[in-house]
Amino acid sequence: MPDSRQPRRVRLKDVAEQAGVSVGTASDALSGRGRITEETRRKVADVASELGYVANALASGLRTGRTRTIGLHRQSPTEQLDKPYFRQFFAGVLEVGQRHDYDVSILSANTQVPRSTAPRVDGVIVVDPLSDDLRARELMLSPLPVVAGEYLPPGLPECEVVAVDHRRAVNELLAAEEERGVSRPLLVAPDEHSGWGNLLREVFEAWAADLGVEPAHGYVRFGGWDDKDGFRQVIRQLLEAHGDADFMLVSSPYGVLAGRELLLEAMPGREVRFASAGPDVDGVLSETPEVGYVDLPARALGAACAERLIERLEAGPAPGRAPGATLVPASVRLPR
Amino acid sequence: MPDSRQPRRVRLKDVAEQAGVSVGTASDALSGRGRITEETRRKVADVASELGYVANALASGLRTGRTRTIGLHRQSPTEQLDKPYFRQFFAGVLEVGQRHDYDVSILSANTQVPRSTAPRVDGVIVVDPLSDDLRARELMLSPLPVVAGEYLPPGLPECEVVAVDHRRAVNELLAAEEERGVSRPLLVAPDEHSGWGNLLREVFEAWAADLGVEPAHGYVRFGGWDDKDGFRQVIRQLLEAHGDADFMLVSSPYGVLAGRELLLEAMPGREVRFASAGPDVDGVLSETPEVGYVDLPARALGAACAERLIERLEAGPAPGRAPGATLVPASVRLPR
DNA sequence: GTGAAAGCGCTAACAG
DNA sequence: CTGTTAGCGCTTTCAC
Repeated sequence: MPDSRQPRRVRLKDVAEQAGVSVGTASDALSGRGRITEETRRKVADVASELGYVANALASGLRTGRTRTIGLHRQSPTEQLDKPYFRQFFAGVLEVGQRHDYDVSILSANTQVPRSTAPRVDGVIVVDPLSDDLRARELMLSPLPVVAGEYLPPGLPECEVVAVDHRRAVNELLAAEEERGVSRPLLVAPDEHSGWGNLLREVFEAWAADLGVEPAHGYVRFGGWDDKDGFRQVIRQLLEAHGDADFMLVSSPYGVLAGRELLLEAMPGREVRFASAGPDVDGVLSETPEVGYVDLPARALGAACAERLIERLEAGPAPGRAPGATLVPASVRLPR
Repeated sequence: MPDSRQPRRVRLKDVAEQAGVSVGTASDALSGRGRITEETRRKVADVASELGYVANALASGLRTGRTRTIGLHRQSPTEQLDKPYFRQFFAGVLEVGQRHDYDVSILSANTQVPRSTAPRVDGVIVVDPLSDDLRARELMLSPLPVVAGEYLPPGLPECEVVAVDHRRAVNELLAAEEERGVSRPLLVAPDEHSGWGNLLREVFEAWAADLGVEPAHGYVRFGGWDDKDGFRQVIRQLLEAHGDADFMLVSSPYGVLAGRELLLEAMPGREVRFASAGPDVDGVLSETPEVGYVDLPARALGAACAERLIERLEAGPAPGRAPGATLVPASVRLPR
């Protein structure tokens, strides 16, 4: 039963017959491939548009192995849709996808059950790869081309990486703090499952070493972006352990908020400057211009990932560009 | 060239050989179809999971005409991702899709160029169908099953409809206003391109007729949800034309905001009650408990659309449920 | 109950 | 330059 819900579509064969050529020729003519007279090409094209022919993507995909769809993977995508960062990243992917005529498919991220069917995509973008995300790992081990949107944490298979230039941005922020004088800097960042967290630590420590001061740090769970209570707990410990702390870099504006509240409520009299390595998407720092932050370009990052993936897909079986992350610049709001 | 980027996947043939059966039998065994010994079924299933077999969706899709992907259409989806309503709707679709093992594909909504290839989806959800959306019309005329997420405006082809029960919700809101006394009610709602706008007018007028009062209304562009200036202009005209107005129902909280500001700034002394037929997603009415509004269940609506579409898809070529919209209840915040 | 074979619509070889 | 042919991996008759 040929499925009556999908009534007869115009097939390439129909176009070919109508145009008086063979299917092979018609195929070549429409795809601009091969060695075809301008005249026959025109003829075929005319008939095709007249009949309203659109290629059956399944059939051509079966033959070529391409689907013109890219997949997007993120843990719990449904909830992530509420987060501005993911949403903007997604918008960037969508925009580029549309420009290149690719559909974008949110991959089913069910970690329990294996997919009943392989994803019908040509390649995948993994947003914020975490080393304990099993489905991300699975995708990266699969034969599909994968582009990671953010630095890879250790333990995950290699793949192409497109990331924000955190190094430059954070250093700019730190330089501004340095001018104000820092003698005991603290860092609160995502733990080792996150490539971003690792990078922040590296940059922070290099800067501290340069400055000749002794840093200390605390960990938060990646994705606990707006988990003020979580931040508060970690920050309290850190501040109590280091009574001489005078500056703290935190991975989220909500961390800054938590820290400042803590100081006000529980440690009156102590003076600590704060800065955020993450963007102030919700505007919670809009009234504290003395706090600097990095403005992560989520949309540009998503767009860059998509560009990179599509470029790679269209490049054919070639090995692709040399490894090493593609960097997307971030802007910084300097502290007043 | 069989595309070296997609190295050899395990094929059904491999499973069949390994299990010592034919491909046909293996296919039946895995799909739970046909007349197969429990023993062979087990055998095949074991081999399949051992080899890590996942069906090639393209191939099976080519044969069956199904892809286990549903499409989502909305004008300018990229910008819509920033709107809580669309986002929540999307989340609902995604959630149900995942539960039924369907991927969700955002359809390329480029209105200029026709798709180079037919969408690889089994069916489509059209969010907020508008009569002047050409791609929506195209989809609804295509052989694909379509579910509309909200009432259809006149002029669009028929299709299944899943909508919020605005009638009940708005009546509840109006009843509450009625108790406070209304003698001259005004309505500001989307124009005739929107099925929702049409319904609002119908309900509003029926209520006014019942009450024995004379209503009046103004139009806004659908989608101008947070366009305060647009609202302000329309509301000003309406209020100036109807000096005796004492109540106004507006389609968005931002409209309420605009109206109240206008009153305060330009028409001091006039007393008009406001209510919103749309949800207060951004919380702009949180400090005016005297303003009631309808709380549209975007996520539930998205989920219901997906359920309905998938149900229809799995039901086979049958005509499906009788026409008439499926309704999703909305809750109401009554005015204080 | 199971195997063999046809064919979904298309592209890519290979002839001519 | 263009027609013919052979599959891509799967499901689905139809024999046995």
